[in-house]
Parts: sequence; C-alpha cells; structure tokens
Amino acid sequence: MKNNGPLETGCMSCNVRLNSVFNVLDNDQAKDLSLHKSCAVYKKGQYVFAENGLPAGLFCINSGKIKLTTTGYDGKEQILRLVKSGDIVGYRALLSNERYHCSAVTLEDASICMIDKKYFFDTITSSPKLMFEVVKKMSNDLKVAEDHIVSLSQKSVRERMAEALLFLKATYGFEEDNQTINVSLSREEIADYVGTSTESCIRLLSEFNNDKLISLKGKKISIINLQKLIQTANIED
Amino acid sequence: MKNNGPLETGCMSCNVRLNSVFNVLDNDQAKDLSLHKSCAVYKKGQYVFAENGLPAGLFCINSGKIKLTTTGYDGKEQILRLVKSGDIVGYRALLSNERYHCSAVTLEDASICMIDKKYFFDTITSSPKLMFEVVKKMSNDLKVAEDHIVSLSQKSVRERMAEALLFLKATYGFEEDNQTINVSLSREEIADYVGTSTESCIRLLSEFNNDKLISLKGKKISIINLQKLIQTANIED
DNA sequence: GGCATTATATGATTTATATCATATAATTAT
DNA sequence: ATAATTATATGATATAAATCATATAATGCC
Repeated sequence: MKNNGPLETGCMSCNVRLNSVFNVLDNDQAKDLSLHKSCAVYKKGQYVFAENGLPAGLFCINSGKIKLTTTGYDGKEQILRLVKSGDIVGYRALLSNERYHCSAVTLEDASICMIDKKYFFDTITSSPKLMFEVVKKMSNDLKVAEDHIVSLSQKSVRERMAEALLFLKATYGFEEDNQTINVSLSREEIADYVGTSTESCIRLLSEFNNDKLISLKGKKISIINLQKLIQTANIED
Repeated sequence: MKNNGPLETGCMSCNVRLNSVFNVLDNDQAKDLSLHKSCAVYKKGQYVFAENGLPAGLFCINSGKIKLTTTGYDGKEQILRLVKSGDIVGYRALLSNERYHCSAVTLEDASICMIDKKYFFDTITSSPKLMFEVVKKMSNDLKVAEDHIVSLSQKSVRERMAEALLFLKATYGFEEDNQTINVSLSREEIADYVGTSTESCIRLLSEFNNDKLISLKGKKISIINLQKLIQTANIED
C-alpha cells in the first residue's frame, strides 16, 4: 500500500456539523468553523497522524473508518480505538498539548477535515457547550478503555473474541443484509484489538464459524446466532 | 472492616488549592471555593462513592490513598486507578453526567473534600483554565489506561507484575528509607491491578524476593534492584 | 488471650493459548 | 498471465499461568 499523503480538496461537500461534537454550534459558529477547516481525502492504509507527532489540529471523520493503533513490545501493534464517520480523532494529544501516543490509520478510503489548532482552542474556550461535548467524548473513551482493561484482565481469549465481534457490530453496525458487520479488518488487526496471536484469532473465528455463531466470507464476518455469541462473550446482566 | 460512613469535619485544616487542578484558581476564586466544599474523614476501607451511584460532587483527596475499583466477571475486582493526595476522584461520571462505573475505596485513613456539583460546573464553565486542568487530568488517565491495555495485551504476567511494582513506586513513591514503596496493598489487590490470580501474584513476588529484586515485609515491598526490575518488566526505551 | 477468620505461601495438576511448522488461498507486483 | 508476496488456515508441541489443595502465618474478634 503506497502512502502518497492525503489529497487536499475543498470543503464543499463535507458538513462538519454532522460530526457529533459540533452539532451544539449555532449557524454562525458553524459557518465560521468551516472557514477554519480543510478537508482531505485519504486512501485506505494512510496515516492521518503518527505516534510521537505534534498535533496541528483536530481531525473530524466525514466518511471512512479509522483505527487508532500504538506500537507495543517487540513492535507488536495494539489497536486502542476504532473510529467511525462523525467522530473526532486526535483530540487527546491536542487538548493536553502532548505528542500523539498512537497513530491514526484509515481502514478504508476516507474524507477527513482538520480544524486548525488555534481556532479549535479559541472555540472551545468560548463555547462551554462544545467543551462539554468534547469532554463527554473523552469521558466515554476512558470508560471504554477501562472496560477493555477489565475484559483483558479477567476474560479468556475466546470470550474476548466473541466480545470483540459484538463491539465491532456496536461500532460499525450491520450491512444491508442486517447480519454482516460493516467493517473489513484483517485477522491480524482483530488479534491486535483482542490482545491475542493472529493464529489464535483465526482459529477462534473458524471455531465460531463451525459452531454457527458467525459466518465468514473473506474479511466479512456475519453474526448468525447473536444470542449464542453473547453467551460466548460471557456478557453479564 | 466496619463502614460507618465518613466523619464530617470542618475545612479549617485542608487547603483544596493544594489539589493539582485547583492551583490555577486565583485567591478570590479559591476563597469562594472553600465555601462550597465539605471535608470528611474516612477510615481505611470505606467507600467514597460506589459503582452505579449518582455523583453529587467532585472529591478531592487531602490525604490518604484511594483505589478505583470495578466489579468484573464472577464478582472479581479490577483495580482501574490508584489515586494519591492532591488528586481528584469522581470527575469522569460527574462531567459526563453518568452514574459511577467504578467505586472509590480508601486504602488507608483519608481526608477528602467534596465540592458541590452545581458549584463545580459553574466554576469550570466560567474558568477555562480550570476546565483545561481537569481535561488534562482526564487525558492523562486515558493515556495511562491505554498503556495498561497494551501491557495486558502483550506482556506476560511476570512482566506485568514487575511493571506494577514500578507503577506503584511511580505513583506513591518511596518511604524515608528510599526503597520501600509507600503503599500497603494486599496480594489480592495487587493481583486485581495486574490482572492475575492471587496465587500467581504471591508466587511471583516470592520469586522476585528470592531473586533479590525486591524484599518483602508483610505488605511492605522494597525495591532492592531497580535495574533488574526494569529489565524484568521489559520496559522499552 | 485464645478462637476464628482471613491472608500468605507453596506444591501438584490441568488447561488455555502461544509458538512453531507447514499448507493453501488470496493479493499484489512484474 | 505468472511469479512473488502476504493472508488465512490448521496441526503439533510447549509452556505460562490458572486452578485446586493444603499448610502456616497474621489479623480481627469476643
């Protein structure tokens, strides 16, 4: 996969107010915002930002899916978050004035806006509403991370694998057939999210397939028996 | 351990401005703040707040140590964060207007202030400086949580155990002897942080003790060979 | 102060999962 | 198209760590 960098385009088509945190802005604020953002088109596999880089602004996903990934030990990747259109990325390092501690990589072709750093800070400083939206976003990411910690600490790889499929479904939803998870990840990427080896990931997916919990077609995973998958994930209630 | 609830006291002795996030307030703001907080003394093992409860305010640790813990699967505890004096707790649920997703329990006798919810919201809304301090705090907690995810995903229990000791040292520091970690946790609590069984935790501590990386005296753990402990934790550079 | 309970310790056994190995299928490049 | 590379699949083996078991030490309680 070649990385020629994103293709800069105008912002005619993209409406940043569709992005969750910005829908608290009024019309004037939204108009002003569009003057301070630049849109770009990214090919699948391109970096939106990279670990250790300095944030120049806030990224808003207009379309496409993104993984936030960090390099762990012996170069093994860890997928920390999965992001969908409407979401913001790169807000953590930006807000705390740090370097990125993870990279953002597109999982498919994507259209992404960048809002200038200074403008973003001015806007959230003057709009508590927007600030609270961003805070809620970070708060949710923290909660999700801590849930992941509990899962990694206490669940088997098998349970976490089932849980991961439910998480992918919750994040990206189904395709039109109402059963195929609407994202294409390699087995390795799934393993890098679950915290297991690629082989174990492949094996467990095969097993779930044999047990008719899911069905596999290339990278496409369909949930056939949701109830049993939930049981396998050992989700309490 | 009996839980008779915290003992309410006046706020003569405690100075909330010592708390990290509040040192951005000016004198007038700090004076005003002390009118809207109430101090209480907690015995070791008491709950400051409990999972699923609704936040009534923000807690500031004047003295004492706190664990944030959540109940995982089969009732197994997971320690999510360890908090020391000067820190705030309960900010996440408060800011996102949710119920607590973890409990806060004192690890030793503690003196803790609570700042009224409404007053806290008014203050951070009118003081972007304070808001940014709280945001930085949450940002850091998110970073720490994500580092923990990588560790849980990619490291062995043995490595994580060594890492946990270094983490405890980094969080609470040494006692006067300059080698004893300044916190008393049960083996089970350490296991609940590391994500392992109590037996494995005990076994590994014994092993580190035999290998002269640490020395054990009851719940007190001293780091004898920091260099080797770092190696055992497999910390990269 | 002695009894009950809980925490720590350590041994024996089992098991989930990583690792190593090899094969086939699917992409990508030439 | 064909070769080369990468992804997926599955078997065999090794091992870290959980679990079960029992003993001792420490702590809390009447």
